[in-house]
Amino acid sequence: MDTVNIKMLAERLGLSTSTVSRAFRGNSDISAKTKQRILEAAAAMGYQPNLYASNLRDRKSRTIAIIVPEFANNFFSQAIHGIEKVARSNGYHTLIYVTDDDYEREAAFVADIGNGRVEGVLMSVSGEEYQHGYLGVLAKRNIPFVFFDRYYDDVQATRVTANDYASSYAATRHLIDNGCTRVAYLVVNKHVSIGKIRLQGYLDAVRDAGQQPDDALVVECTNDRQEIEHRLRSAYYNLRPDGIFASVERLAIAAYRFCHQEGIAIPADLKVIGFSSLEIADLLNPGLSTVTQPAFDMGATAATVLFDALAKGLKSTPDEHITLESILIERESSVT
Amino acid sequence: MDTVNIKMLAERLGLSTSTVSRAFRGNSDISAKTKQRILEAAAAMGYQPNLYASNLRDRKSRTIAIIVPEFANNFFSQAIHGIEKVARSNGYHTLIYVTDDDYEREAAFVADIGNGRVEGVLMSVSGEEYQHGYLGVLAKRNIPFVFFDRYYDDVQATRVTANDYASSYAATRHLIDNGCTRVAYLVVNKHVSIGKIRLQGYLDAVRDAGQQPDDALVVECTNDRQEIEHRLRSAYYNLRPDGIFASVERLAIAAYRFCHQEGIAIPADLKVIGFSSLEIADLLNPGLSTVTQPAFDMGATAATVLFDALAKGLKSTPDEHITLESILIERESSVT
DNA sequence: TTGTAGGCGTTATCAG
DNA sequence: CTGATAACGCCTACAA
Repeated sequence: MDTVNIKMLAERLGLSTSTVSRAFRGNSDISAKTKQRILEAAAAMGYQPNLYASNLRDRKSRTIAIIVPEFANNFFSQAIHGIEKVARSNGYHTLIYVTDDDYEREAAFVADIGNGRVEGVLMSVSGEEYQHGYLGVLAKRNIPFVFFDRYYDDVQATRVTANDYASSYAATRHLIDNGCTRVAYLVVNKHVSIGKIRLQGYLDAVRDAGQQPDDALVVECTNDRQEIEHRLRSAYYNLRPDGIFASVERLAIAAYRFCHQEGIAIPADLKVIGFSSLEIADLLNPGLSTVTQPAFDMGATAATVLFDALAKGLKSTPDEHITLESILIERESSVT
Repeated sequence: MDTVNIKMLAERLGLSTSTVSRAFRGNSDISAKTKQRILEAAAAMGYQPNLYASNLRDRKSRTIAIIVPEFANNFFSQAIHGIEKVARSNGYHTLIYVTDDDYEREAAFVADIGNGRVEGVLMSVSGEEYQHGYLGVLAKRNIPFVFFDRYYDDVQATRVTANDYASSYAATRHLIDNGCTRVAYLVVNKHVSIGKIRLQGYLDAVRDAGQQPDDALVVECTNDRQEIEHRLRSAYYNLRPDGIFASVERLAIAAYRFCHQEGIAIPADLKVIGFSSLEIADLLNPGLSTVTQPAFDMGATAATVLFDALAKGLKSTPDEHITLESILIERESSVT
């Protein structure tokens, strides 16, 4: 026996498919008794309305997509959690796509999504240095989307980020206040939005403190662990920084690992602070000072904007920038 | 203008819908020239075959579901990564459901999935102490599923786990070899599969070392942070263990946090080892000794079993248990 | 190689 | 309150 459909159920009950269908919609009128009878029989036979048929009929999927660069990352898992919560409360399902920071995969996912699979998209982008024309399919299909944390400057949509400039300034300032005179800034790519803005905060803080910014102290890293270690080594021994400000968690971790290997004492020899959503930052050796973004809220906020647009039947989200506050948590790694 | 469908495209080209459809299927024959023309026009108009219509027609969704208890957890993110890799290579999409360790949400998700949304399910379960009848809808719908890491004893399906008994035995033995005579075992729920099997490994190792197992040293914790701390405090000061074996990562972290607060020195006062997939276990204070499961491989293996079943058109997965090897990594927290 | 036609399962509309 | 019908968009026999 194959899976039961509405027709079988209707026949079994001596009713029409329309009546059965009505038992499953909230609105249409139907006698309480019949409804009861139908639902019981449905439960007994294991009937559930076929999702794809319903979606086809209604031209909607009640599904959104989330596109993120990484997965095993506290910021994203918390943000996704926030998104999911809002999505569920709106009765929506969630499809997660992980690009592994690969711009081509991102483009492929977006293309794939264009088939009507989802009604909206939340994304944190991976390929700022490339062309973003592929996002056009979303516009063409009237699929609204929202950026969170990482966005494309040249694409219009709501962007939800933390107050990166201010917290970057504050973090740098914090190191300087604790005696640092040569703070290095670690960044994955200083030309992408997130690296750029945080860089600006760092530079301004250095300048405002009356120190001379040194280009060499802006250390560009990659996503490759080996390569990162190499850059760190070279930077540390050539430039002799006394403080490190990591623009993303991974680089703060890399700095820690490097110091552990080399026997560099934190904070005595080198003070460290970094953007991070790590819940166990306090258990590291030593406790890592962090700038912590409101990841969950960022996700939830971005989702809320998306569902607003969906509810209003908008084809895109407003071209505006929403900023939430990060907090700076001082721990042992950065204080004298 | 609304989204283009196959009919509009066909009209525009002066072709029939069947011909257009053929251009998008690999198999059916069609002249290379027409196909080319169709694909170009499709790209220009932004046409893509509607997913829901195709799925309805074909009665398949090329989508699987992953159900996990938690999300912000290294084991699961790595396992999910492994699953996604296999899924993508099979051309499948992935829907992730997070239960937050809530059995009712799990049941709700499963019910929800029964509408034909997915062709198969991979799950790590949350509600072992309850009834599992709700999984019947999957059987009824011929949706095969595979358990990974956490499973239900009373439900038949392939289970993919690590060799938990052996590594639990080894971890306990390791503490004893390092001088512990009173090893406490931390568990969330000692009656569920994962807690039970690991408990057995612990007990056997204690006995085989000629020590007297002490029921009180098996400390049952909950998922609540406050509550965990309370139990740890009571256990530590009343029982004076000299070693802790945490059956899950969260409890190892809780133990660390407790020791930090109380000024208990690890490993001098208390040695610690725990199941964990934490990538920065070496950066903790002190470096945490771990039993690390092959998370990625477990996910990938489970997914492979599922796709095998799908490919063969099976209605369920074989009732067998696949075991992968965990590794024990000694760091500072457990050695003299 | 291309076109015709019917149906996948559901639900909104209209009629009774 | 219930039933018949058509359409959502696509794909595959079958016919030409």
